[in-house]
Amino acid sequence: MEELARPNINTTPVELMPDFQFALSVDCVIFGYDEGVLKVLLIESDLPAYKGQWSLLGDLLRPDEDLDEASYRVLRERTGLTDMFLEQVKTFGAVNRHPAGRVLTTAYLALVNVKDYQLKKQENALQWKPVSEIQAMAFDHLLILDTSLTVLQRKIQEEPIIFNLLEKKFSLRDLQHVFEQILGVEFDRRNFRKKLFTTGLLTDVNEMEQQVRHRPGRLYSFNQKAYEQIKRKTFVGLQF
Amino acid sequence: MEELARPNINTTPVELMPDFQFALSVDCVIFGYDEGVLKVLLIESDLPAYKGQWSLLGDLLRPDEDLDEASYRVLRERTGLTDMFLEQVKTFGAVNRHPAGRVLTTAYLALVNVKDYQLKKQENALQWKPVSEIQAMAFDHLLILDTSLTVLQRKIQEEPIIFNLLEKKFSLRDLQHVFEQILGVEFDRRNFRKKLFTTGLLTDVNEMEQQVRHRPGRLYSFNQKAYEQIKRKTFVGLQF
DNA sequence: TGATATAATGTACAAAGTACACAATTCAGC
DNA sequence: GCTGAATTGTGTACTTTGTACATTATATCA
Repeated sequence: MEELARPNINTTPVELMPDFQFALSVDCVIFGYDEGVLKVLLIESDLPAYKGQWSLLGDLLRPDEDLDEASYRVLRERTGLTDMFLEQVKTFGAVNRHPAGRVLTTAYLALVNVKDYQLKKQENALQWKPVSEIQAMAFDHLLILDTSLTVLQRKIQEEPIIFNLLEKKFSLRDLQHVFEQILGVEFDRRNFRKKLFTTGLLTDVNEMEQQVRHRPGRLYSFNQKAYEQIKRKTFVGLQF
Repeated sequence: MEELARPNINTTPVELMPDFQFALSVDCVIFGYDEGVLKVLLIESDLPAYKGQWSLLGDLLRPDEDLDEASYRVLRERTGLTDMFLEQVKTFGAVNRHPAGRVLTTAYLALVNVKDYQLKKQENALQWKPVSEIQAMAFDHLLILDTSLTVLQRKIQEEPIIFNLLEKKFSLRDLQHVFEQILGVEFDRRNFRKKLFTTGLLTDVNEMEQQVRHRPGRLYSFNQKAYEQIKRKTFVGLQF
């Protein structure tokens, strides 16, 4: 693809390029599962207009940066994590959503293991907040959070991404609790086990839970290879 | 929300507002079902770099326009339609995706009834192209089309949006054929009927097909009210 | 009137989902 | 070392849903 000549965007007065007036940002909705509760990683807003309110972790898109790269950079810079589940959710483009001008933002959904994160944590301004307790946020971030949560609820039922919230080795009780916490429903324990075993996605790692005050459960890991094979047979069925 | 003072974007040299250098566009992936084939509404590109190639219908976002409004405007201006299914799909933000500079685009998925459209058609540069025949497009529009088709395939299995592609009254054969065309599979006719009837979403309008060269089938319409009631009971189940 | 095309319908079987109860294991406290 | 508390691990009967499949009926066309 041949690139056409274009004005130098660093010196041209804006009226000569009236279409290039927008700012773009990415905002990461970083979900984690901690002590039985679904949480999201937030930071206190640094803008005067939203002093003291919580906001998502985001940054402005740089002129020579792909959108996906920007979200990855935010995750890396703020949490130190480099290998997490990260996926675009939606772009929010209401005219007055940002006090500093016309800034659109693309929301990204990230799933991280809170234990991994805690090892590398550096910033103190960040906090894991239980999703269920969040009533207000800066900007339109509450809308973004709600939208992302809905997307998360749908996606964990369609793809085995929920394992990104757990440690490599986990018990079936943990797994069931994450599902229940995110979906807001309860499953029958026996049927849940049956269902998960028949997917063939769990590998028994031949270890047991440690330091629990009851009979310890077996630990399992997610079998990525098995999933790669299964997912080729695209599922078709109507369910509305 | 109080709006803060900000520089006048029409006269300020760009180096004073380095973050506001992006252009945004919307591109509509307008699907229609015509004569048994899934088609998409395209236009010949007017950019020299893509002379003679087909592109999606899109336009630049205006400074005082919500993102969703822009997609709606494009649909209205180009097709005359004002009441169609329209939903954001994804934002494409590769650095070099547009030859004129840093232009990001948000893709929207639209479903229209081709018969409705033909009545109001004005532009001759537009064409309905069978999706299966499209090999190349201008910009990154082939990627956008592929992505939107995948989203469409998922969504028609989860929500009864497929009716937007049909006329108000339709036969079960038509309905089945649209599903098969979009999903690339074949259903057993008897089981398909059984499944659709048990959803309770079809209303028998007590009319028959006209001018077919075989025994005419009954016509049905989509029962929106029934769906409103059903969808409150949010479906929960794991299917990966 | 016969050929062609498709509508309309039902049954037997398989697979998946649901409801539900009891014995076993570990720890904590006495 | 016994008891209670908490949770694991397992199986069966029943219901619901999905699948495979064949025959008769109705309309048009030649």
